[in-house]
Amino acid sequence: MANRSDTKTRILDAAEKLFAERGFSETSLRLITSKAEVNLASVNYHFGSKKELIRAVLARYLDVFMPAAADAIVAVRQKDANASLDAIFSTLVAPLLDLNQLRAEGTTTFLQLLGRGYIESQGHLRWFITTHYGEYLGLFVNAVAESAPHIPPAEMFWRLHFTLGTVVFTMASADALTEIAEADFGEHNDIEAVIRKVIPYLSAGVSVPLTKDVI
Amino acid sequence: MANRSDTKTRILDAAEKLFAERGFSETSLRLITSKAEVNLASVNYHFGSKKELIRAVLARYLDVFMPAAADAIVAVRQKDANASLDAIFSTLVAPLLDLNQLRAEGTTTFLQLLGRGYIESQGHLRWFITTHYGEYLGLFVNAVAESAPHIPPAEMFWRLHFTLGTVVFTMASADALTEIAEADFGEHNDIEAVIRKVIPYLSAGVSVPLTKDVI
DNA sequence: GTTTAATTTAAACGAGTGTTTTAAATAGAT
DNA sequence: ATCTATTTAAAACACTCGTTTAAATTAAAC
Repeated sequence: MANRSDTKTRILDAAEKLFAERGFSETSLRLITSKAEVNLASVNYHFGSKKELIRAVLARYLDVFMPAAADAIVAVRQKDANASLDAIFSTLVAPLLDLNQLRAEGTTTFLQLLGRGYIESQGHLRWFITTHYGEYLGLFVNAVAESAPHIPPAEMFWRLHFTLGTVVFTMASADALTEIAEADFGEHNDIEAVIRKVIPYLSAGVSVPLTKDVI
Repeated sequence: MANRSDTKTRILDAAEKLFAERGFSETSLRLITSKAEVNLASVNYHFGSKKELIRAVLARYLDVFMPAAADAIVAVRQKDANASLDAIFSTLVAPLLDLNQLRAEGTTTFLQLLGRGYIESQGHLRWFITTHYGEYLGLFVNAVAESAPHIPPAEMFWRLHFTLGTVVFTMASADALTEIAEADFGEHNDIEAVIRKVIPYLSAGVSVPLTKDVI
C-alpha cells in the first residue's frame, strides 16, 4: 500500500472506536490495524506501544475537553458566585456535546473511553489523567465543593467518587442501556438525553444533608 | 500431592479472591491453581471452563445473598407498607454484612465480584444473573419503585442503573478509596462504613423530583 | 538524479492463554 | 484384595497477543 502520511490518524480513529466499544484489553492491535487498513507494525512505529496508543487516544479528547470545561466553569462562577450544584454540572454539557463537532459520535466515544480508562488498566490511566490534567480536575472539585459547603471535605471525597462511578459506569454501558430503554419503554435517548437525566441524580446525591434531619 | 476431596473448594476460594482483586480476564487459571496448590487441569475437570468457574464463584455468593435479601425486603414491607427508600436500601445492609460470616472478607469480595461481573465479561454474566436471579431482582426493583411512586418507570430504569453504577464502581475500587481517605482525611472506613455512606447518596438521587420544582 | 531519511511491509519471535490428552494415582464398592 | 469409577498429574496442543526484525518502498534533501 502506498505511503500515507495520515497513518497515525487512521490508527487513532480506528482505535478510539474499538476501545470505546469493547474496552482496551479486549481490543487487539491486529483488529485495530485491520480496521484502519494499516500494517500491524505501524502502531509500534508511531506510538511505541499499545499502552502509549491508549494514552494518545485519550489525550486527543482530553486536550480539547479539559480547557473548554475549565473555561466554562470559570465563566459560570464569575457570573454567579453562588452557582448551584446543578448549574456546575450542567456547565459541562456544552463542552461535552461540542466533541461531536470534533468527530462523529465524539461525545459518546469520549465518555465511554473515560469510563473504560477508569475501570480497566489498573491505575496507569488514572495516573496519566491526574498528572496531566490534575489542575483542571482540582478546579472542578473546588467548584463542586463550594457549591455544597454543608458537606465536609472527607464526605465530599466519597460522594465525588460515587459520582465518578455513576458517570463512568453509565457511559461505559450507555449504548446497551439506551437499547434496552427503547425496547422496554419505547423512548429513544441520545447521549445528551442521558447526560441531562444523570445531572439531577448526581447533584441530589452529592448535596444530600449528612444527618437524617427530615425537613 | 495426595488426593483431596476439597479441590473444588480450594479452587473457588483462590479464584474468588483473585477475581475480586484483579478482575476476571486479568486472572489466569495458572495463577488460580498455583495459589490453590492444585493442578491446572482440575479447573476444567471440575468446572468445565473458565467461564463456568466464574459463574460458580458468583453463584456461591448469590445463592446465599439473594434469598436473604429478598426475605429482608419482604419483612420490612410487611411491617411498614410505606417504607422509605432509605429503609429499603438499608434493608440490604444486614444480608451483605452476613456474608462476612460465610467467608472472611465475604462482603467486600462479593461486592467487588458483582462490580467486576457487570463491568467485564461482555454481558454473559449479566445474562447469568438476570436469568438465574431475576425473580429476586424484580422484587427489589418493585420495592424501590413503590417507595418512590412519583418516578415514572422509564425514569426509574435509568436511575436504578445509575445506582448500580455507583455501587459497582465504588465497591470495585473500595480498597483503594479507603486507603486514600485514610491518608488524606485520617478517617478509617471499613466496608460497612462505606455502605452506610452510599445509601443516603443513592436514595437522594433515585427519589429526586423530575422537574425542577424547587420547594 | 543521487543520496539520505522516513515510512511501510511481511515475517517471525517469545511469552502467555484456555483447553485437551493420556497416564498415573486414589477412593469406594464388592 | 480386586475391580471400577473418580480424581489428580504432567505434558502438549492450538491459538492469540504485543513486539521486534530486516528488507522494501516511498518521500525529502541536496
